[in-house]
Amino acid sequence: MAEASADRGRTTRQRLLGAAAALIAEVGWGGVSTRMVAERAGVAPGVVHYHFASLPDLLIAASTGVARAMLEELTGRLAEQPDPETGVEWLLGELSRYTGTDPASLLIVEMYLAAARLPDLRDRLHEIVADSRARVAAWLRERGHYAGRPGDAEAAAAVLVAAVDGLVLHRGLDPDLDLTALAGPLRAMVRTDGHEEGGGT
Amino acid sequence: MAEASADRGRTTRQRLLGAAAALIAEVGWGGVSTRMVAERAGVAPGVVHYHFASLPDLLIAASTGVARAMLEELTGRLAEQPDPETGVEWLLGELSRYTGTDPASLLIVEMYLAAARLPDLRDRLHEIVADSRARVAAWLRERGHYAGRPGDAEAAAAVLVAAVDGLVLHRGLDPDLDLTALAGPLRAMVRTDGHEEGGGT
DNA sequence: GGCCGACTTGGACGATTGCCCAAAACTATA
DNA sequence: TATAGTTTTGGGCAATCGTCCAAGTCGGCC
Repeated sequence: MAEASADRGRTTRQRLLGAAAALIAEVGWGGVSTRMVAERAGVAPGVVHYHFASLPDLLIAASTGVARAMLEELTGRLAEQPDPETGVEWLLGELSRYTGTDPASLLIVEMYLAAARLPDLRDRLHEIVADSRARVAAWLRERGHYAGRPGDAEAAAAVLVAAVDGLVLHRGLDPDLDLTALAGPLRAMVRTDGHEEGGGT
Repeated sequence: MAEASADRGRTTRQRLLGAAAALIAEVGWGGVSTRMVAERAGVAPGVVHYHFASLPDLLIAASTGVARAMLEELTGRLAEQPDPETGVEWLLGELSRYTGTDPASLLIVEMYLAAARLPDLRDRLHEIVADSRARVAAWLRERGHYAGRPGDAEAAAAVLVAAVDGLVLHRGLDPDLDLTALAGPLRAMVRTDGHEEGGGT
């Protein structure tokens, strides 16, 4: 069989995915053209539509791949933290590496935006976000003391993940925003003593 | 003078701004074309470049106008809340009106995204966000009991505003996300008793 | 009535777009 | 070497884009 041909095709596909992810961050989701991707990947313009049905198809595959890897690494290392309060502190430090204008941040933001208009992408991104929310909630339940009110762990995880995305967003507007200075309120949020009764729904 | 002509021009300009804001939400920042705006506003295609130097110029003016009005109304009514904890609860209720896929939400998200690539827009949006952050912080200082640690009020405001944006973002992915269920953690964050010492920097 | 400035019209320009396809190139098998 | 299967090439297509501009309309002022 043409095994070597298939191999060659697979690496080309990977190069296209990599080039697409980089370009989404550089020029924006709507600014990426098939010719750009092909040139960046070092292949002929037509090759894009051989490996992918359409340009949105390529962009969705490229962005979700990167996003899933990023979020899994972040939540994985967060789950290693001994308790919620130091975990939050660690998270802010980790987040400080993203200026809001670096490729990784931009790719994520672009994806959120495009998801509003591409049902396919929306579903995939929703799955990724729900995944990390569940991981964070599980970690909070395990390392915190939410035994009595598991719903609070879910809620705290939802707010935490949303705050992370929001902070990355705001960091893009204001690179001088000092994330580590925000530890106080976040620690207060995940602290397990001093919860009032009957708070939730 | 041609006073009536100037009046006619002003209303045309307003119609263009309104049409542009609506279209940004409908088809996305990058999806808006001058011809679309002109048609929606009921004028000839060329009129856009008579009233605005370029298409980005028009989009920036349209989006910042709407965003400033929205945020000023929201923070203004938040500042009327008697204390932080009920204020947070009220805020979540208010936020529930935004599904994440409604025009207002989409416009905001589109703006954040475009801001990453348009320095002009980025500066204006930064100003708007910094404004609302300052308003929230002032309200927290006034109605909460942050007298001893004013930095915590700023930090809580920053996290709160970021969480709001993040939640709107996440709501676009998951319309079933129940915002009112998240009151617990947010109340814990803005509560003024039980702060540990030396938390911050 | 004639003049003048502000505003509006609708088409033209060159550039770029996503997608397509016939032909060429390459590799493993017969 | 011939064949079959896969991948790559590079140009072509119709459509859309932002921007511009010469001509036209409109209202108040002399």
